[in-house]
Amino acid sequence: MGDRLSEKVIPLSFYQTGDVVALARSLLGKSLFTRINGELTGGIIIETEAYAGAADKACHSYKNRRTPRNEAMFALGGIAYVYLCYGIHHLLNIITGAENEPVGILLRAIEPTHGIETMLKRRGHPKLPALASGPGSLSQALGVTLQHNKISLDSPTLWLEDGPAPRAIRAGPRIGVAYAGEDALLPYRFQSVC
DNA sequence: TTCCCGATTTACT
DNA sequence: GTAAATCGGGAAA
Repeated sequence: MGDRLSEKVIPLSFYQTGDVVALARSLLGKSLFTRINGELTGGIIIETEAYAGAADKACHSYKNRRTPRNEAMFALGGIAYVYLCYGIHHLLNIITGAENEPVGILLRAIEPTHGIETMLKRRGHPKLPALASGPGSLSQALGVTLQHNKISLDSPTLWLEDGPAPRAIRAGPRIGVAYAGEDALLPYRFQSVC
């Protein structure tokens, strides 16, 4: 069947107002889907990190630095920002905020719910707990690559659907941003608590 | 053009 | 716990 439940797709307006840290929190419990080559995959978002733009030393757009890579960050909220990290991993971000407000949310982990066989295949059949936990493996499981950079978040290929907020949320410092000095300590990482 | 290094993962010692 | 994989971006020259 058409597994996409259109009435639950999050409208682009959701991403375009409010502050990025609050939005990163509120993405927990919502679902992320891709349909690539007819294969539906998706799961519930359980870990996010906010990247707060010009004032955030950990952010690619710190000091409004604008380059071909991070161009997507400067667009109006509601598109994906995908980039290559360590030459190996594709990292998927949700761009939020107004045009020229370069903020976004790194999706770090989902709890797989749809297309698990496809995700296992893409990942080379890892042990289940590692199927889509970690931003690199999440993108690999969902089939997200650089070609999805700037794609709309309500497209037939990649979209989010509403879902219930988690029972509890844990906040803490972001991962892998030690270079950001004091900004590395900001509690911009959010995880659903089991 | 050169050089350094990264919003990571995985496989080892 | 440590290190290799792997390559484009960004700063410096």
